[in-house]
Amino acid sequence: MADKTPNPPATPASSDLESMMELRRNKGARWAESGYNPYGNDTGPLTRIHAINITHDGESKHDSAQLEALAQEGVRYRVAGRVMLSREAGKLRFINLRDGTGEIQLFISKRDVSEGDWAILDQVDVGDVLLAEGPPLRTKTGQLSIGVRVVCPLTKAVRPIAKFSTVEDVEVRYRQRYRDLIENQDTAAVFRARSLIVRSIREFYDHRGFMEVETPMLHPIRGGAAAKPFRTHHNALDVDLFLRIAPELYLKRLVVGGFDRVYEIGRNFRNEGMSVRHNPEFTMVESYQAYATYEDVMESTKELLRFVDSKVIEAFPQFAESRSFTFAQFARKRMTDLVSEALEGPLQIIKLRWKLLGGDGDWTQARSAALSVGEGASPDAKAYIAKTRTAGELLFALYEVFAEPHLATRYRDAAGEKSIPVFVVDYPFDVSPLARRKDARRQLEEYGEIEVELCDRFELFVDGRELCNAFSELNDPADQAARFRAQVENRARGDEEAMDYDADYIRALEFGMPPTAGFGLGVDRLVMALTNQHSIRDVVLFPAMRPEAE
RNA sequence: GGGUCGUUAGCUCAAUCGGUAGAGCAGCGGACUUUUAAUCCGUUGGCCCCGGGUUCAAGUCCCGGACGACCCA
Repeated sequence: MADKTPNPPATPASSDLESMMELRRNKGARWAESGYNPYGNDTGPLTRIHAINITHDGESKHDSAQLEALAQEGVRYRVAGRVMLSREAGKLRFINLRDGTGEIQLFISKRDVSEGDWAILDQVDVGDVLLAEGPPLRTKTGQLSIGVRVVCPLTKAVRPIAKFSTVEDVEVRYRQRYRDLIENQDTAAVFRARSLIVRSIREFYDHRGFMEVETPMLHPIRGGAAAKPFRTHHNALDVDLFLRIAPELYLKRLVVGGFDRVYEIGRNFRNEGMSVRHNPEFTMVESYQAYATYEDVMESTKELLRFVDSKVIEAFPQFAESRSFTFAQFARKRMTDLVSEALEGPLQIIKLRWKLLGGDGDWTQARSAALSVGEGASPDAKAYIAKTRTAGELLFALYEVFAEPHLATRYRDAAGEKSIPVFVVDYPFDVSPLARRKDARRQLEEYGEIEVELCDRFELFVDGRELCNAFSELNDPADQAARFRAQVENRARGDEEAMDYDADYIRALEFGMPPTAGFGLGVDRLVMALTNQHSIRDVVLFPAMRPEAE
């Protein structure tokens, strides 16, 4: 009886993690003893599994004559991948093998393989990586399989993976993404879609004559956005540097240099709070097009989003389901109108104040009027409004507090089922230090007499989330220099997000930057929207986490 | 930063009023030449996140801490 046992357990039976790992190490050692390297390489040329599945896709499941003919001709597939499932039926073994492209069944009969190859199967665990070779065949039920003639281990997986259940603990999924990707194919699909999204963005710009460039991530000064930076130090130069918060100012230098359609896809770093919408490092695409305005960019933004979305839906139709927004139509709203609508009548009072008091006036009364209507505003929101110092800042604060949170519920498609993206246009100049001032005559025509100076800028909100920011660029060096000085003053007053004075950028503008429209898009947020993920951590492969406790 | 919730076997989760910590799956041994999360027989496995306290007795109650999630800012 004891002699009959071909493979006594390598250790006493137990299934705590340490014992399971020890057992698996011993299985690997047994392979080594019989001449199979548990960490071998040298697979030789392989066929990707997806290609095999495609090749035999159209064949009848119940007539295997074609496959037998192929096998007769000597067609052999050699595949390598991870064991996802293994079933035994006497002298037969069925293994589901997965590579980076797909999954296929290995059909292994004791009759078809060498004694040595058959023996190693006793030490195969789910998670191991195998190499197998043989002709295609269909099983009795029509399942496409590889009729294995040669099989050999490639990599022993010492840690067990969950076979049928999947890791749900989000902390494990974020920290051990490798495991999440093995066990959760839904997770893998999100990141495959992300890759496709980035590729599609490139395709879009490449086909429109844009040139992809890479500008520095190590910046000597802060600029291009309102954000707190990370600091670092270059030893050889002995200079302190910032990780970039935006590539904007470098890209516009390139427009000055004659690269009049450029874009960059890359990481930016902001040393701020983390949330479902914020990761300290995130990916943006920024593009700059000379001889275009923000109106042109608004049109191309629609085209870009529809193009990328169509690519995603084509490859991953599952992401079209349960979408809460649509790209079928877009709304366009002026910021002043959004505030008017949100606050209704009383805004007229505020407008009057602006008109009467002038740019350097005392805004107390305007603010009071606004605060008295904003019953629902939180104390912090009220403090934010009360802190504003100019008409433009006040308008922007009112917009952020009273209008922006309701964009997704207020702007819907005809059936009222899905939210539609909203272009919020014409931001106050005060909160847009790099954007072009709206031409005075045009503002007068469009807005009448108001004290807020507007600029040619829009932001796009998709399902209530800020996705894009774009404007006609400020290219007047004297005006830009004044804006930088104002930023420096803001910093002196304690605004940690203010920019530094960028003298070299002013010098660049002094050489003349053609009229240019700039555009920025948060790639992570786009991926969230297109793949229906609610947290940025679900679209970033390795989201920032506190170091793991010992 | 504030509030709420969570952490139990490899995975997913139970555990009543404070009274010996359980199930399914996985794993391990055995049978089986067409399985599809195969089936059948047998079976192992626990730092109950960490530290302190209350108690005859703590997974459970109290205090502190770690990590995470969500909401708010």
